[in-house]
Amino acid sequence: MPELPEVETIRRGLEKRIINKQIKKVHVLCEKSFIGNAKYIQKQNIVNIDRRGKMLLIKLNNDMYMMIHLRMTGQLIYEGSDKFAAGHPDDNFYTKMPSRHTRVYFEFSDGTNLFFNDQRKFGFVKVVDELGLQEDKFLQKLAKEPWDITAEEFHQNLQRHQNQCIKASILDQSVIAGVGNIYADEALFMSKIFPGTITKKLDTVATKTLLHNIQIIMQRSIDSGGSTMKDYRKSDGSKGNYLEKFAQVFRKENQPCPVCQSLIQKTRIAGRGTHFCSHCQPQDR
DNA sequence: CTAGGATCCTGTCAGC
DNA sequence: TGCTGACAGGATCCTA
Repeated sequence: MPELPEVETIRRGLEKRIINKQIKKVHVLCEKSFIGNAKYIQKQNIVNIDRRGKMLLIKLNNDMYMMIHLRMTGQLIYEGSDKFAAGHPDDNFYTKMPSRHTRVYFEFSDGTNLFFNDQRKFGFVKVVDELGLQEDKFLQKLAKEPWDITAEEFHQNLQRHQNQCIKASILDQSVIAGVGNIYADEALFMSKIFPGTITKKLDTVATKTLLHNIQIIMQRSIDSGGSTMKDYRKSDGSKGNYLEKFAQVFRKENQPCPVCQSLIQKTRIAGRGTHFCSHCQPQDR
């Protein structure tokens, strides 16, 4: 999915466009994608939009909340006076809404619409009250944001998984919030740590560097609008994936490492496709 | 308790 | 062309 920077990009984009708008009607096209009762949010106004890790939290004026998680292929597209699309990048960014991947959409009283699309149906929109939000299992386990956690806390959290490889550990949302497959590979590359390194082998200096690089990479991505900007075009004008430009190693297998020119390798670690430079991120540490 | 693998679901792509 | 298996920017459940 969309990782923390993409969800933050969505949060900022929606904050500018749908605050104070009234939800006239909720259209549920796929039951699995909508949890809770739509009647609690219909006729309500959007008060604010928050984010915890990769979870979007939309508050309504009756103190109900919509929790939105995009998982692997979720995206949100707003069509109003302009079009704002972010999340999983695919042709939906350019096609007519609702599309075959639209699972839920919100019709606002001013005639504009917000579409929740999700090819694989892993994501969801969930309606909860204050208590439901407090008791949510995911949010309860979720660690602090990359900018709020201290190097000591991060190192301590990592020690709960000392025999697991470091890549699996930083993907664990109870260790640090918001890291996903792209930023895990990118941060480990930047930190010169082999993704398969057993977590307990990393000393406090190494984990401090890793945290610092996670912060840098995510901030850089947020500053440029997430890695999934709708309007990104290559210099020749063709549709381009921002990721191609942003990433140093992610999906760059068999291309030269930007630091040492060795070819980037792709393998499978922690059940996920993993990209690294065998020269810059040596296995034996 | 942890670690690793299967699983949810749809679509695309490489290789026969 | 048609089939098959692998894989995908995530998280949970199950097993040992």
